[in-house]
Amino acid sequence: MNISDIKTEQDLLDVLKGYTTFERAVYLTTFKIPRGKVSTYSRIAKKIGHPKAFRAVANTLNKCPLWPVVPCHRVVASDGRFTGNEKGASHRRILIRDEGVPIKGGKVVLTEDVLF
DNA sequence: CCCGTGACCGACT
DNA sequence: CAGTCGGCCACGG
Repeated sequence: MNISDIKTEQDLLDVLKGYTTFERAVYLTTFKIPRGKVSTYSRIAKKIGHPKAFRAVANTLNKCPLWPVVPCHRVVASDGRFTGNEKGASHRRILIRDEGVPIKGGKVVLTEDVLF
């Protein structure tokens, strides 16, 4: 199955076979983030039942082998910053802005209505 | 099994 | 407000 054919969560799970349960949980949760919204490494960690594994979540999203099926660009730091190297960060910032998420001072304005 | 590696986080100075 | 610092943890070598 091609990555571009992934439509449902089940499709994603099939493609994710062979991955770690932790990685599957991270990608599956990220997959659910709707356009126009964002989440943070910390929030994802809580959602998958590993509230203190936010750092490991970042490592996993950094790989992001299934982009753009899995919208890894919608996950930012807890203060709204786009982390990582300048190139990737600025790229994600463009995408997020195009999706209609408010950005101020180069950071996402993290309000309840924009957080997933 | 130990160790280095981060797209981290929150507290503290 | 800008740095620093200690704690955190899955993963691969």
